[in-house]
Amino acid sequence: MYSLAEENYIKTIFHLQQTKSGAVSTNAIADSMDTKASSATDMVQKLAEKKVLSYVKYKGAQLTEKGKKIATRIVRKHRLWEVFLVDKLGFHWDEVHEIAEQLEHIHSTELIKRLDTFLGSPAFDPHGDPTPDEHGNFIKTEKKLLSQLNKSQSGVCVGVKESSPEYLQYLDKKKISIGTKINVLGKEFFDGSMVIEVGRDQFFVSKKIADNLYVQTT
Amino acid sequence: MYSLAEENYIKTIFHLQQTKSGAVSTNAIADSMDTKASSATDMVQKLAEKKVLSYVKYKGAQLTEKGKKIATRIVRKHRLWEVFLVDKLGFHWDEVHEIAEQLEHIHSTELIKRLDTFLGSPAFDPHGDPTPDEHGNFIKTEKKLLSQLNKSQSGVCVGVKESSPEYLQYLDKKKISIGTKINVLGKEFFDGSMVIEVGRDQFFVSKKIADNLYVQTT
DNA sequence: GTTATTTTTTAGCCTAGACTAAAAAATAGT
DNA sequence: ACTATTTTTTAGTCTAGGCTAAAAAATAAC
Repeated sequence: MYSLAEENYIKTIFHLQQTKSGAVSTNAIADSMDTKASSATDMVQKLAEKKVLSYVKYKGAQLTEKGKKIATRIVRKHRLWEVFLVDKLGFHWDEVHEIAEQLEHIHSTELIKRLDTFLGSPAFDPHGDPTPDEHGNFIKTEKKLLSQLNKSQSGVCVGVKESSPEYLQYLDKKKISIGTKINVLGKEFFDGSMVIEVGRDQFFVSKKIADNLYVQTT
Repeated sequence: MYSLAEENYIKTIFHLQQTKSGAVSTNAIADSMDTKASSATDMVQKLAEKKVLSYVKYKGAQLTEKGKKIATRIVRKHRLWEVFLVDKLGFHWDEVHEIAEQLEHIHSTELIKRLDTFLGSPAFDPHGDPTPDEHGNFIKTEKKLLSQLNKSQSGVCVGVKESSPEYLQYLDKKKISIGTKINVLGKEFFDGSMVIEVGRDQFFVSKKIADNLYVQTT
């Protein structure tokens, strides 16, 4: 069993090595966890002894298979709880992260198995991130920003990048939510603005709006 | 905000002062928490400084109103989560305590408000213990053992005392669960056995069985 | 009412996990 | 290639929350 602190380090390292490939530095870990580099070094050395990650001094850390398994289990729990909070308790997608951050550390495999069934084994969390299955396998998704699509391409909304209340309200008004299909009818290269189709409606979106919406392409 | 350790002490003291009136000794706390008396003394002194309880050296601790409020909030969370685990996830009542022990420490008033609504504001947990409302008020219940009832009295099943799988299976077979009304048709004083009525069925129960079933009388 | 026993507290130590400041390695600038 | 700068680690300190062993108070036994 791993402590709360250990689990949080493992999870953070996992997320960091998703974005940048190669070993992650103790500084990067410390930054993203709001602690000091010296603390990160201590913990990384401890986790290396437990074979959760490999660590080369001054080079950085990399999760082992064992470490990745632990990490994906935590991520799975986090995302399932987020689905629960949104689908069952009616929270808004931008309110659930902090609570899920606590719930992800509840230990019980039986609980998470049943929760998954109860929620209908959701493939995505409310932010459009895929939920790992019980073996830690992710559905590989081609997640892009809406602004990266070109004319006559289409995608399914899977999440937002920056989620200010104003932005989410805008999306609500335009009836865009997780699962909504969006067709790009036109794109203006001068300012990156677009004309898109959502359901039966067609309307204009600025680059700023298109830059903050994630879509999944097929 | 209180730490995990602090919350557990507060909860334990609360439960101890439910059973025995007066101040609870550091030894009693230590016993029921599986720690040493010296640790309990330390924590009790710390909590006294925080005005969560009053403490007189060599006499014991007693929760203040502030402390009781904290305690009932934790108990409320514990019992609501137990209802969730049983009603929504299909756990058996004897499997949920340990998981609820973890879930009770999740911090979010909004979460617990929504969970309560989602569960239909249950008045009792799966063991028949009343759930405090958001102000910490308990429904006062006259909880007795079935064996304490006399002929022609009746009660509603609210929980079990010792919950072995065999016993729970027996209750399942006899269609007795939380909320089931039980009428005592006859009682044999020689061995404490009874004839009871459950729904349309009438049958015999031994004292051993009647000794392990809690009923609420009105 | 003094002594023996039990209960409770104090004093001192330990570990996890954070921190600061200083040292050491790696990288950049010329 | 040799400094200067940045990054990373080490060394030492701190706090929370445990522990053990010894001291002190309360209770029980005569």
